[in-house]
Amino acid sequence: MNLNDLNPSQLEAVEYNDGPSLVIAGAGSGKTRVLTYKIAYLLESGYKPWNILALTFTNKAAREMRSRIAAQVGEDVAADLWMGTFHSIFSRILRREAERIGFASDFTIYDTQDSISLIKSIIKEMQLDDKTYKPKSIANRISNAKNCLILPDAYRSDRGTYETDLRAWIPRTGEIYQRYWNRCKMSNVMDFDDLLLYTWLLFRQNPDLVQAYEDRFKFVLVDEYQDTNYAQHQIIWLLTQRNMRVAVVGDDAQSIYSFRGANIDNILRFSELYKGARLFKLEENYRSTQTIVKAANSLIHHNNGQIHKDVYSRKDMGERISLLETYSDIDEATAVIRCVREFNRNEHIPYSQMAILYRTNAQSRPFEEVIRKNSIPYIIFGGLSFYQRKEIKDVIAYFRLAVNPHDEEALRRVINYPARGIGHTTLDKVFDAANRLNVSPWKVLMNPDSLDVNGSTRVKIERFTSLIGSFATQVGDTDAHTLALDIVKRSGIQNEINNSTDIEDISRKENLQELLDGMAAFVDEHQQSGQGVLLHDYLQEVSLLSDIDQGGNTSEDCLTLMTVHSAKGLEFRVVFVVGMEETLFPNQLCMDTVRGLEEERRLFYVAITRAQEYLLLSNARSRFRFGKTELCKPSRFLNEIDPRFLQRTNGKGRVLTSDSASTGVDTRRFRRIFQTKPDVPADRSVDILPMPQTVTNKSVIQEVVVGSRILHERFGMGTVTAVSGSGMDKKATVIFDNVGQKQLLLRFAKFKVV
DNA sequence: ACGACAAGGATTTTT
DNA sequence: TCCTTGTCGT
Repeated sequence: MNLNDLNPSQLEAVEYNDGPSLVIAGAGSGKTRVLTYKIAYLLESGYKPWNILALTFTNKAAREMRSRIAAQVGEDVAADLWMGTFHSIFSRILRREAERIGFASDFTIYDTQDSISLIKSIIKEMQLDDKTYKPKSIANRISNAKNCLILPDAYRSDRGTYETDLRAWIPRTGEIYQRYWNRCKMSNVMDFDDLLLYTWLLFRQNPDLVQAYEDRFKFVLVDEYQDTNYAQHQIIWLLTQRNMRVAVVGDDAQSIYSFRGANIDNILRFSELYKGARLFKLEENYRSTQTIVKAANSLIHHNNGQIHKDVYSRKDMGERISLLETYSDIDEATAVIRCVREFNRNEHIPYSQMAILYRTNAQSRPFEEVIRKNSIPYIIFGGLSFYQRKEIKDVIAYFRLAVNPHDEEALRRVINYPARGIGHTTLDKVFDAANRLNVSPWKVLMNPDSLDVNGSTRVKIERFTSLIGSFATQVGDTDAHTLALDIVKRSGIQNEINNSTDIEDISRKENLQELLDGMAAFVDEHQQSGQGVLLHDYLQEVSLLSDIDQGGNTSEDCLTLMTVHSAKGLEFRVVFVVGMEETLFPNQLCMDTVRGLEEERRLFYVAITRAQEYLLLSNARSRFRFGKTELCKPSRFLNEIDPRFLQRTNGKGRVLTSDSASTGVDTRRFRRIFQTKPDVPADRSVDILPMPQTVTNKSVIQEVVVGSRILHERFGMGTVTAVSGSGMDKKATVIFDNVGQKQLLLRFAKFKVV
């Protein structure tokens, strides 16, 4: 490990490990570098890898970090680190300690769809109207409660919650929550939120375990701390309050997941909780031009209640940020794609170094069409992830049943897929009996005497249970891939899909094959490293996987289209942020509260700071939304960026503002792309001011001494005859070959020493 | 039990 | 507009 790779503030953050620390890492400031070096540093100072716990939000981040650490300290040491997502680490702990909280260690995991589906059936069973009790929003409420560590009992007895629900005309939400809770427990399943909530509960109820894990995790690191919710925050607190060996890294300005329970106060008030915590700020941005960084700063200053920081860049001033306004959303797509092509052709910027970012997935449509017409290779993130596709979910439901036959949602999915004549009527009876007897539906199926069904249905049920039963007997000793092949074949899925010539089914077949291939690879890989190869092991991994984790591994040079949310953590040389309109960005649904609006602003901040060199912001005057053409106003955020960093363009024409030559740096390249013809109306609310002058690099200033020959941008060659002042205030008297004597304040002069 | 049609809803989504 | 969900008829 070479600590010289770090700048002074990074180094400080890495070296301080005697107590709690909060590292505020501005966009592009080398946050991951600090984390990886810090872990390597801890290892060097004597910590054992299994004593270090590092938590991230995505598998991708965890993998990336592990491999970077491996490069420093070796594969074998890195392999022993406790590093992973909150959810995967905690589910590991929960499986180990399952009995303590009344679960079996082979519990399966509900994704969001499963949760909503179960809540829907509960609402139905309670004979409530699902127009009033919208399953999705009830699921949201329950999720929020869990993220706030509120158990069903507490939810139901809390007066405030009850009154809120009453006012929303959903007073029985607490009851739904209670039933949902019981049903999950009965099915031996946990949803994503449970993985956190039960971990907290486990520690809460078992002080001896807290102590055991405290001893194990001698140092805890948390990435993206601004995105933690209350539950995560509390678990970390439980694990670290005695040792106080904890380092959290994040950026309050990039907190954009409050709708998923993330609480920005966790990071803002870290130091109140961890008394004596050291605060480190990483303020040098290594990613973007000065213009982009300063523009982003000017935007984010409109938010209150931040941790103060001065993010700066030492790169060139760079090009101004382009503003593009078009008549319609179609025009917007056309103009932006034209720019993409120009950048690719004229500047030789690969498509993979450009991204189109939008607020909502629906906006991708016009872009996709124009891109297709232009036959530009592209990749769209978002939409249905691989694991959410029906055919994949169906197969995985079989896997889940094999591992845990009590899994209610898995059962519901596949009991009649492929069709085996067990329809609604029968299912209703099964769930009825299960509720009445307070057992899992599987137990009812295994013991159909309690069911009022005819003989033929009974035979069908028996065939199904023995099928699942035979899978279940194999889970302990057959590897995941082999068992999967058996399941796909004997369940009838293979026939179902193979016998169809439907275009849809052909792609289904391919997806299924991809899944199976993936499993083969999983088994292979795990066999070599001596890890588990059973279906349990596979499911554990796959239930906590998202598409971003593996997607985007094409070798082709693709233009990227994604939401701003999914772009977090990424960077591109050229970025287009499109749809900069009121009610779209900021989004209508977030505009009512200051908190919501500030989060939208942070989201825009994230968007801007993805760009390394060029940034274009576009808005359309009209847009097709919900089947209608709507008139759109430019986003207020456009007015919040310091106009000195902006320039108008019309996408085909030249830049529409007076001189951007004063920016000094490489304007020609960009100009070529937006040449000629001013034609956009000047009704702008955004005033374009002159660009601030570039501050010349300190080292260049130091180089200037009496006798130096310099080349000035406007005055040409000259000789320095005198200098006065020092540092940034240094002045020079220069006799230029062609224009005679001039006084230059070096800080502002555009020149180089030759 | 399943296909055909109507109606309603429509953010962002690391796990 | 387009996708998902629910109802109705066979």
